[in-house]
Amino acid sequence: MTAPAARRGRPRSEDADERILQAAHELLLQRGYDRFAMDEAAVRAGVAKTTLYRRWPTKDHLLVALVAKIQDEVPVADTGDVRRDLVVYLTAVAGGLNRMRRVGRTAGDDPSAGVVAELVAAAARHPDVGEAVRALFARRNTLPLALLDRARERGELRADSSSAVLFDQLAGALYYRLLVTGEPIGPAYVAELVDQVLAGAGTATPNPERT
Amino acid sequence: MTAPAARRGRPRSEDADERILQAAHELLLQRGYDRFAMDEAAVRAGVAKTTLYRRWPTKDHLLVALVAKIQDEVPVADTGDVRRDLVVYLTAVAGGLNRMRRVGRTAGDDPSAGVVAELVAAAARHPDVGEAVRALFARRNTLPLALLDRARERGELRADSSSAVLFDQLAGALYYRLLVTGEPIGPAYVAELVDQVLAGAGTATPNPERT
DNA sequence: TTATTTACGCAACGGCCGTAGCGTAAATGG
DNA sequence: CCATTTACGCTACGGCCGTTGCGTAAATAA
Repeated sequence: MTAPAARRGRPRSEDADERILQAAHELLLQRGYDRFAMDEAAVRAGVAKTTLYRRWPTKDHLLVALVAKIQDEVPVADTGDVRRDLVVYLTAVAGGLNRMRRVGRTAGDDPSAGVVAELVAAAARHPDVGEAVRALFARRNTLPLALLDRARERGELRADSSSAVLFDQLAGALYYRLLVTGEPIGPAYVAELVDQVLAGAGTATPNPERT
Repeated sequence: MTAPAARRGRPRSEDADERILQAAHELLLQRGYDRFAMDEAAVRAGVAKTTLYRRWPTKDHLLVALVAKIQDEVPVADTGDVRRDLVVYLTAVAGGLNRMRRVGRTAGDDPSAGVVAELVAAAARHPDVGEAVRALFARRNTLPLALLDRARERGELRADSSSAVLFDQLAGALYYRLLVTGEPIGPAYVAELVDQVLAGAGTATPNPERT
């Protein structure tokens, strides 16, 4: 698949690739997204700035590629109890998101703060970065979506419910709080969210034949 | 409340205030958030750039203040039927959000694209901008939240359900699609979302006494 | 070996953000 | 009227992004 291809001229230095991404990783953790400086990343990697721009056309492209590479897998349990599995999964996600926030009530900022928000903005700025971000999340959401499908096959979810919409309700609520309202996302909230999503908010008898 | 106060030195020019915001408004619509240039806004307003920075410490502050001022009210119907009212409200919201997207499949960009994403990023960059953005959305969400509360009083929603969580599910799903996954938000989606939120996804009998 | 192709490092640049210094304008207080 | 205070316009600057041009290095093709 990965054809070595043996192209014509001088090959890209894989050594430089690694050193750049390594330096960028450290710099992102230390400075955060917005104070990340391409010049400094180049200096730390021991490379000319133009070498960075030969690989990624903008800072946004570099950082999205970096995040896509270093994103940690969110574990998905599958105990056969949807409610339990969802709480475990969403708690893990919330933990990761909370770590991304600006915690520093004191002077100390969390340098990884705002990464998600900046990724979202970068996605809106450049169409191809948007593609990359969507692919990043699609990959990330594959397992939890499969979890929902299995639960439906087991009969734990209404047959006429949509896993995609269901996931939007759950993940959407978390990201809405993270990005927009800034309200806290604790274990109690996660439990309440899952309960309410599964049970529904309406009092009308669930109609098995929705139009 | 608004004390004229008659302070000591030369007063701020209200004329400049208006001209700046007017020019900034036009420039934002023409260029979009990221290509909005403070220098150009100053020139268009017929004002020195330093005059802008005396009023707002950064471009983010200016643009958040501008959006807070020009945001259009989302109408909230109240027909006595929650499902219907929610569909109407969320359809209006979705319409506004869709207008914010990058529509240009051709070369033409929607210049108002990405405004929400940039606001979210700006909120993550500056704590005080974060406050302003949260206030903006709190104000915007007041009416729909009241709508949910009234529906609960009418008995259309489970007494033990939380309006805040419910609203997170609805608005969160929309913003998640807008900002993260980029999936389309059409009338069919809105209807499906509202149905699923009201009816719930689980097959277990709704437990009136959730812990 | 030599020509060609592509990558690298280096230096300079224009654009935009945000800041600083300074002379001038417009208000209030004595 | 005069001193004080604050706003304004102007200029210049440093920092960062992204680009350009050019000489040099490392690969392949003939």
